[in-house]
Order: sequence, then structure tokens, then C-alpha cells
Amino acid sequence: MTKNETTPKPNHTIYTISDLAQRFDITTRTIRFYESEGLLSPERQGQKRLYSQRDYTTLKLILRGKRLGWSLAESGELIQMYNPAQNNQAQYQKVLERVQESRGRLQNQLNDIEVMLLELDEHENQVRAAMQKN
Amino acid sequence: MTKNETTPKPNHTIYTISDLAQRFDITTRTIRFYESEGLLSPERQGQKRLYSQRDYTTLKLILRGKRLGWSLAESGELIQMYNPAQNNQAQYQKVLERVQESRGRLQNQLNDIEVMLLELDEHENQVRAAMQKN
DNA sequence: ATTTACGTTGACGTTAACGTCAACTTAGCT
DNA sequence: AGCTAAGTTGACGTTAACGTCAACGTAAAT
Repeated sequence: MTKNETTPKPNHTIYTISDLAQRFDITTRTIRFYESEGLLSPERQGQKRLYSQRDYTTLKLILRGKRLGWSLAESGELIQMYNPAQNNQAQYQKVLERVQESRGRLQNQLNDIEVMLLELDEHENQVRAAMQKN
Repeated sequence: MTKNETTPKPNHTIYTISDLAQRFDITTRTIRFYESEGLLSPERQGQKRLYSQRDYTTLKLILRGKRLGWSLAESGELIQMYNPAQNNQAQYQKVLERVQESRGRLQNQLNDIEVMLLELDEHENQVRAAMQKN
């Protein structure tokens, strides 16, 4: 019997806002802004925000999205997908469709990247050839 | 002997601004804006702009960059790389370094995409499992 | 000659994604 | 009690990447 579960993460870990800011190298202002945009919804202890492991994961997703040029709204849709919504079959079906859409976008981007990489190879060859000529 | 050259493109083709706008589904305003940012420098016939095959390629590169979330400034550097600059070895060397940098960025993006795709797979499995349960 | 279509140059407006204060509150330390 | 560090909520500022509009030029078609 092979271990096939995901490695058990400390699911109870709690982060403060500046804690997250440091870990992800962003400002607290940014984190609050994401909340105001509906991408995060941390617990409160009094008026202070407390972030869970789920919030951590969500933030990671947002930032990965940003590195791929996704807007916050687009990442927001992704986050929605991952959140437990209604349990009925119709909703499940919609989620699966969204998953397919996201996959499609990513595939397109993957394609663009490979074209770019090929063009870089080609160009490098040309430059090296020109270097030899002299 | 195999044909290994790139397919001969009509290198003399000339485009008007609205022509390019249609082909790439952008506005003429956008194209002029890119020129004002130094990304394009079309010929002029009187005061009208005439775009060459090189301009066409440059635009394609810009838009591909945008789909990957690259800023115009970043795409501008790429364009510089592809343009015939000084012929001395030092310059060549710098170009090769820039090529490596671009490759690195693209590899990072590629990595992000694969993580996202894996997470989508995982989530799809979970959703399908939940659908079966009911 | 005058529409019509296409092009040009400013100038100003707009949106997303934050940055930058300023004016508080709150909890812990001395 | 008083200080300090970290957090909070507005409110306004900023930058990139265009959109929108006005006023004008020009070349081909009727």
C-alpha cells in the first residue's frame, strides 16, 4: 500500500497580515486591497485580521496568477472555483466547465511561451553565427 | 538535401494602419500609442504611416507578450534584442545575456502554468468524486 | 467641386492595482 | 502611566495602457 495522500500540512497555522506580507514580499496595503476586492476574507480577532492556511493558499494563487498576467478578477474566478459552493450536480457541472476554460487559457499561454522560446533559440543561433563571421 | 529554410514570406508587403488594426483586432489608437512608446517606427508616405513586414512581426511579438502579462517596456527590450544593433563582440555578448534572461522568465512562467494545470487536475478529480458520492 | 473614407495630431478621460499619507486603536513592555 | 510596535480605516495620489473626442489633412469616387 503506497502513501498517496497529500503531505499533511499544519492546517491550523495562523498568520498576521505583516507575516504574510513578509513571506510573499508584498505590502500589507496590497493584502487589504485584495480583501476589499473580495479575494480574501480573513477571520477577525477584534479588529485585527487573522489569516488561515486557506488564505495563504489563496494568496499564493493570486500571485501566481499575477506572474502570468491574470487580472485580479480572473484570479477571483479561479478562487471561486476552488471554494466549496453548492453541492448540487448543476453546480458541479459548472465548476467542471470553468476548469476547462482555465485549462484552455493556460494552454494558450503555454503555446505562446513555446513560440517565444523557439524564436529565442533561433535568434541565438543567428547571433552566434554572426560572432563567428568576424 | 532537405529544405531547411524558413518559408519565403512576401517581405515587401506593406500595411496601412487600419489594415494592421483589423488583422490583430486592436485599434489604430493602440498602434500609434505603441509607436509613441518607441516600439514601432513605421515609414511615412507624406504624413501617413506605412508598416513593413518587420513592423508586422514586431506587433505580433508585442501582443504575444501582452497575453503573457509582459509590460510594453519588457516587450520593448525583446524587440531591441531582435533589432540589428552594433556588430561588435561586446554587443553580441550582451544580446546573448539578454536572451538568457528572457528564457529564464519564460521558464518561470512555464513552471507557474504547470503548477496551475496540476492543481486544476487535482480539483477536477475532487469534484468528480463528490459528484459520484451523491 | 463636394462628399466619403481614411488618416493625423493633440488633449483630456478612464480603469486596474496598488502607494502614500493621516488620524486613530490596541496590546505588550517598562 | 507612558511608550512602542503593529494594526485599522478613510482619502487621495500615481502609473500603465489605452479610449474618446475634436479639429484638421488628403485622396479617391461620384
